[in-house]
Amino acid sequence: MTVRVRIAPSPTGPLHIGTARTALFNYLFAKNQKGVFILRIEDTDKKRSEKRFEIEIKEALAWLGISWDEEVIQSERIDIHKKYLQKLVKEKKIFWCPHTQEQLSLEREKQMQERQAPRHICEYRNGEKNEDQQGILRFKNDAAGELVFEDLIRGTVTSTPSLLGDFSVAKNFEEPLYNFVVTVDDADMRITHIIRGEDHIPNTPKQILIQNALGFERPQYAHLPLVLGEDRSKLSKRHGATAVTQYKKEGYFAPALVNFLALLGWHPKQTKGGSEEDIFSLEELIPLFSLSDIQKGGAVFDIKKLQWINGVYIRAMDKEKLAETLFPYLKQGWQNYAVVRPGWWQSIASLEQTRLVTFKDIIERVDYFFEDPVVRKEVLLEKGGSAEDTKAHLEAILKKIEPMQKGSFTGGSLHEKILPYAETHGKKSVLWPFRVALTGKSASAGLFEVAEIIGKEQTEKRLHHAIAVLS
RNA sequence: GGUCCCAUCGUCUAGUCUGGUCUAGGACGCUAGGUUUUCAUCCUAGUAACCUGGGUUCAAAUCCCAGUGGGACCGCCA
Repeated sequence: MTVRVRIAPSPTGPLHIGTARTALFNYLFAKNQKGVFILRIEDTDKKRSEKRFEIEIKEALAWLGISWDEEVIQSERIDIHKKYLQKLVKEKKIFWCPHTQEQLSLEREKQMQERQAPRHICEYRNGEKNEDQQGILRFKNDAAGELVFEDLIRGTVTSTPSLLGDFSVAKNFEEPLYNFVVTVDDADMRITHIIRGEDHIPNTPKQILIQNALGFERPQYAHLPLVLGEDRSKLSKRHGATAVTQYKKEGYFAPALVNFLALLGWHPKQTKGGSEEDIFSLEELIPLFSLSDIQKGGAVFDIKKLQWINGVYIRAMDKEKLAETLFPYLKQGWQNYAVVRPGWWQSIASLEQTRLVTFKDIIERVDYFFEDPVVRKEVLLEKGGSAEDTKAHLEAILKKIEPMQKGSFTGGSLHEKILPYAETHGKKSVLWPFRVALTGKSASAGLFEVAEIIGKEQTEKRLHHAIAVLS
C-alpha cells in the first residue's frame, strides 16, 4: 500500500518552526517510503483564516525545499463534510446541543472546582427535546472502558473516552469543526500515517471515536515530540522568532535550517563512536530517515547549534553563489552599495566567508567599505606602543605605499612591501594600528586584502587621518 | 483541578526493545593550547550526564514498581 501522509497547517499565521519540522518529518517519511506527501490547508475557521497566510506558508515550505505532491484546500471539501455530518445526524450519532457558551463555561468551572474532568454530557443528546435544531452539533459519546491506540513513536497510548463527554463536531452543517473535518479528510484522502505534534495526542481518541461512528479505517499514528524554548515549554512567540520567514530574514540558509530542524528530536543511526559532524542535506536525510529513531521527549530549540550549522553551510558555498546570496542583505543595510566597484563585491564576500554566522551579519561586518571608519586613539594604541612610535609606523607604511602604481596595488604586493618593515619593528605594533586606521576595528578581515579593495587613494587617506588622530 | 505524555552531559543525541565489551560514545556550547598580522576558519586537548528510591538478576543506563520532576491538553481554534 502506498504511504500517504500530510501536513495540515491552518492559514491563521505564518509557518511556525514547529509546523515546519512536522512537515519535514512527513516529507522525509514519504520520500523514504516512496509515498505521497500532501499539503492540506485547514481553513475551516473562516474568521481567522487568511489567504495571505496560505500564500506565505506555501512560500516558506518551498523556500525550505519541502515540496508537496498534492494540495488540498479544506474549505473546498465542505460538501463531503456536510454529507458525513448529515449521515451521523440521521443515525443519531451526533445531535444538536442548545447550551450557550456561558452555560458551558460555568459548567466547566464547577467541574474543575469539584475535581472532576471538565466535560459536557448534554441532556439533549437524544435529540427529542430540540427538534428546531438549536445550538451546535455534538458527538453522542457513549464510549465506555478504555480506548487504546498504537503510536509508532510512543507505543500503546491509553485513554478514557467517557471523560471526553459529548464533544463538539460542528457549529452547523456549513461549519464543521477541527476534530470532525480532520477525521473525515484523513479517511477520505486515504492518509495512511498521521505524523503530527504531541499536542494532538488528546485529540486522537475523539478522532478515533468519529472514525468508528463513520466506519472508517484507523490510520497509523506517530506523535512527534514538541519543539521547546529555553525554558522547556512549547516554543512560542515569547521565546523569540517562531516564523520560518523570520529566519530567512535574519539570514539563515534554508538547507541549514532544514538540517537543524531534522535533528530536533531525531538523529540518524550511525556507526558506534563515529565522529561525523551533524551535517546532512535534505537528499542525504531521506534514506537515513526512520520514524523509529524519533525521540519521545521534547527538544529544545538551540539557536547556537543552528548558528553553527549555518556557518558550516556558508563556508561550504562557492564564492559566486555566496556573493549573489549576500547581495540582497547588503542592499538592505547600505543604500550606497554602489560605491563598491564592479566585481569587487565578490572579493568582499569571500573575505568574510569564514566570519559569517548569518547572511545578515554581512551588513555590519563590512561597514568600513561603505563609510569612513571612526578611528579612535585608544584603539590605535590598544596593543601598547606610544603615540610617537605608532605614528612613525603609519608614516613608514605611507612612504612605502605612495610610490606604488595604482594597478599593482594588490594585497600580495602590499604584503611584500610592508611585512619586512613590520617584522623588524614588531609585527603587532605596526600591523595593529594599520588595521585600525583602515577599518576602525580591532578585528577585521585580512588587512592587505582590505587595502586592495578600498584602493590606494582610500588607504592613503585613512592612514593620514589616523596620523592626525594621533597628533 | 482532571487526563495523557515524557525523563542520558548546559543543549541535540548514541546506547534501552535483544541486561554484561558503557571506566556511558558523538555533535553544539564552553575552557585551554597550536596555526594566523587581528578576528574568524582550521587542528589538538579538556569540561560535563544515566532524576530518586525500591525490586528482579551473578550482573541494570538498559527490565518491573513507586516517587519526584518537566511538559501537553482540557474551545462553538486548529
